[in-house]
Amino acid sequence: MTGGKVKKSLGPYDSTHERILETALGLFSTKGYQGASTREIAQEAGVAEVTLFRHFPSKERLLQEVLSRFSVLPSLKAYIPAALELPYEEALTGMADHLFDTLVQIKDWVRVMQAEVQRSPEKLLTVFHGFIDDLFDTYASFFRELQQRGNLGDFDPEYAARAFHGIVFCYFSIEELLHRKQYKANDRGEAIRQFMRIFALGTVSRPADR
Amino acid sequence: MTGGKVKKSLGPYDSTHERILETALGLFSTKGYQGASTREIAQEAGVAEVTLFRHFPSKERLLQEVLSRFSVLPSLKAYIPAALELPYEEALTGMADHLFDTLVQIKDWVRVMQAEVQRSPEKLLTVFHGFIDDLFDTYASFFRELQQRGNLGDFDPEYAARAFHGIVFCYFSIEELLHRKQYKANDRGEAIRQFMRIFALGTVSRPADR
DNA sequence: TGCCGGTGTAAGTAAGCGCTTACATCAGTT
DNA sequence: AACTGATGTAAGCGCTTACTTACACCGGCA
Repeated sequence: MTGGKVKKSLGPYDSTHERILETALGLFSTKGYQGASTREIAQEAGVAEVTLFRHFPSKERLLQEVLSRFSVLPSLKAYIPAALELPYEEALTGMADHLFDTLVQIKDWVRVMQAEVQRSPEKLLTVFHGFIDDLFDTYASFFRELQQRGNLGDFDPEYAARAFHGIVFCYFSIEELLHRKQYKANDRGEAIRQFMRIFALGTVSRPADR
Repeated sequence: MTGGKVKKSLGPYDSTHERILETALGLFSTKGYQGASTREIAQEAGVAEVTLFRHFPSKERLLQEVLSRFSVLPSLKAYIPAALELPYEEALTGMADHLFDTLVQIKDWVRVMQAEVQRSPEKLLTVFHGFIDDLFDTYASFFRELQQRGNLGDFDPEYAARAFHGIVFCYFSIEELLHRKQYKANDRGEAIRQFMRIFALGTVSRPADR
């Protein structure tokens, strides 16, 4: 009835190690780093607390490993080539939808990462903002390419990328992180369409730009 | 050397009660609710911990009072009439600057409020999102008025208000809450201008709208 | 002077926390 | 059967935390 009872892992996603990481992510997200005790994490992961410390030398190291687990840029970048072949407004809407969906998938991670950047900026500043830079560059490259094709107006692609990201991220943050969708229903598809229509009109090429 | 030593308050902003609140706000913002101990708050406020508990029945009640201390909507609303009399893009830039400056002033409060809405949504959901609704309504009323004057295109003012807010808030969040301005310098005035130029082009009236 | 309101020091309580140690069990492999 | 790796139970340590209690001091006012 004790020890060794857990079946051998069926693969990397079912291992004790992974299970602890997933559980920790959820609890760090819901209760904050300090609000989630190692005791509780272990219990919810279905392991003994001593097992948790066999896998991770400290709670802080557990957090670090939780934070280094996602890599969403490839998926976001991979979407750009397809978007370049769509009508402009449709491309924007598709990119915004894709970004929003991606953010929803890693919602817990976003929450924990933001909390930690604010709690311990010295440790995460470079990593986090390096990631943000890559994200902005990704979207800026999309705008730059369409500008070279003569499809868009005359604006700095980086600012456009930041504005695009800002609209979508803030919408995600309010609806999903700050629980607005529990307060008042909202048509996400319609919202994205409306936002992107305004954004498209603000960035599309018009005669005076040529 | 003990007790009674503190001079009588010079006004509401210098009282022990207020000093504790201000200190708590700063520490809750920097270290989080749980990371800021009542011991530390009392020490930084220059009072004995027992004094803190004489003023506030519990740490939780201290937090609640901290969170109920700001009222920025009047200031934001008061800016709208003046904006209505400016050229459109200039009005947007002014409004964005004003919103950004206001957010910077209450940066600690924003940080603590967001953390708490995520930690205990059931307690703050209605208050917080009621505030967000008012904010969106305020900006939507600006767009609605200009639409009636025939200055703006055909779009739902609420979505425009949300997009406007999203751009500015996300910029503030990344630069100020997530410490990006310590990672990489950024011309705030230029950024706001560029964002608002895109936004203005996306919302201004054009012949096809008439 | 005495009273009152406000505040301080010192000590303490009960609970919680991250982490450790000792001993034990189980499954798989040789 | 023996060994190994992974994990469990139980108990514990030292420290921290929110909060409390007892006693004391001070300034202002009547």
